[in-house]
Amino acid sequence: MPTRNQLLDAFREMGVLLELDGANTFKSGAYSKAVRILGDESIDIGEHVQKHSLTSINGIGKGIAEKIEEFWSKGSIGELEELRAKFPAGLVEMTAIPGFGAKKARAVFQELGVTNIEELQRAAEDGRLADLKGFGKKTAEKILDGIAQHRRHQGRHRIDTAWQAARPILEALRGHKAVQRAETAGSLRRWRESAKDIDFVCATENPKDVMEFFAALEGVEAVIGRGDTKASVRLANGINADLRCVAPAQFAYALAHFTGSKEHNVRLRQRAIERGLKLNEYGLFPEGKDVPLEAKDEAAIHDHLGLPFIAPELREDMGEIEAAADNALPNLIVREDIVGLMHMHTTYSDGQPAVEDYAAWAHRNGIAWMGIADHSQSAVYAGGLKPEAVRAQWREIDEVNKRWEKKGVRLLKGIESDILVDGSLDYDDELLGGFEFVVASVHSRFNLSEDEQTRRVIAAVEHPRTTILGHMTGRLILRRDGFALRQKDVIKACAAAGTVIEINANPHRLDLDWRLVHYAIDQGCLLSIGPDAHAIAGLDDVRYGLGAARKGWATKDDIVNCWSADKFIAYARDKKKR
DNA sequence: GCCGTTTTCGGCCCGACTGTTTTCAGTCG
Repeated sequence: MPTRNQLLDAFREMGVLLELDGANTFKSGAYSKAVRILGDESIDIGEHVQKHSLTSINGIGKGIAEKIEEFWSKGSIGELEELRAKFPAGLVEMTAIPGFGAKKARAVFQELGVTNIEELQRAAEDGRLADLKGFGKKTAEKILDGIAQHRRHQGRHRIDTAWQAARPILEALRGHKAVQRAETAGSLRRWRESAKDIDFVCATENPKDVMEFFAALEGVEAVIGRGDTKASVRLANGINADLRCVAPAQFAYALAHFTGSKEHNVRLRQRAIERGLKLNEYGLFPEGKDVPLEAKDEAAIHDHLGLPFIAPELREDMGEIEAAADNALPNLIVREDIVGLMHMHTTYSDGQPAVEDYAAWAHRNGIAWMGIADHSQSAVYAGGLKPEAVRAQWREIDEVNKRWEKKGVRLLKGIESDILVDGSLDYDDELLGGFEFVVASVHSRFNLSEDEQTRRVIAAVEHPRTTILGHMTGRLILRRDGFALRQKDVIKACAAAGTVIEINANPHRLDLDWRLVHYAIDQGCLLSIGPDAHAIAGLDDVRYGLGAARKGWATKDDIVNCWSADKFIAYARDKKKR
């Protein structure tokens, strides 16, 4: 049985190959669109195939439905095979080079016989490329640069990497005297798990000065392009950053435009058209007029379109516009709703902080309770706790609590128990019963079959002592895919057992994926935002987990971090009795 | 390829920038 990801890969390739083939852009675009639609894990492709109901999905028509069914039954697509025969595989990869699209790939293939990135590099170096019609010396240089960058980073950056690069630049821009307002936009502002580049939007009457200032900032390695209102630079850490300057009156429009997503913007523009308006990054224009409607902020733009404010995290065209139109947007969780954190490691296993360090941090940051969760005994590589170490840590937590309870801070006795290969937990029930909560996580045997892994994880979440399922898939962003697992089955099992699902806030993980957060909530699951901290600095990762929760439409009612310690402990305790 | 209470054909969001041209194609977001 083919997997969703295999189908999406095939469709991605179809989209590029159709472009190479010179097909109607709307045809190739239809495949890219299908990739996005079918990436939604709440769509059960197998079931739709069985019921021949794929065309009931908006955006999937007869043609693509047939391709899906073909792929599902045969594991391949005839038209894809034909296209592959026409164009070497290396051409598809080439289109991932920045500034190098399908048209150029087709040209170098047909005119120079170039079939992969290595040959492209040689052609650019020895001058053949620059002699090609429509190409030139600068194009060749840009392509070489693009190839190097593609190799270095494969084009994407984790959100934390991007944020760390963005923050000082944003502060510098805000400090410039000609800048009235400055914000980050793009996938960073939408709190995606990774970003292709960093987008900034500035309100200024003097774009020229700001552009020059931006291009000369510390950390800028090269200026890729600079016009009157837009500049692109490459930062020293290999991330590209774009700055767009607009007049103050246009700022909200520009911010909304560059925040995206592209798909969300398309939908908003369509909505504008339906209302006799034209929407672009400069404004919302009544038909035939060139003076835009006034909008001091994004909420005003949405209001002009008959919608309540749609938070940036939601702007993925995943139902937010429909919900907004029905006045049914969720009241998203905010940082201030969070009163407790759980899943952090201490010196007892592989963490750097001492137990008490967490109490002190909580006090400084207005957090009422912190759930310690070190590794369990099977995690030998991480210094997992033997039963006697567990009891020693309990005694220490009791002592620390005596010192801090008057200051309104409480530490909870928890554990991150390995899920063993048969789905059991890592201590006997008696010891497990002494914890105030248990996070159960897979740390080994990633290569089980999907069936075995799913059975294993479901057995763990059904264990009466399991409070939280930790980092569900074991994925590492931009580095390692999650292990094979039927996540929706696991989510349903969690809902049935009352097991909380962690949104692991570590930016390397962000697991549960935000795309499934919404699904889990619909299934009736509770969620936790777990920093999985191994150092005090790791507690700041909560911001990324919060972003994922908000992207998944979570409210404070869905997230146990918003509960009091007593409520959380009672929930974990009562679950044991079920 | 998708879609449809004006439509089963003919649209499909819109603009900036670059490099190559000398009016535009390609790429990107």
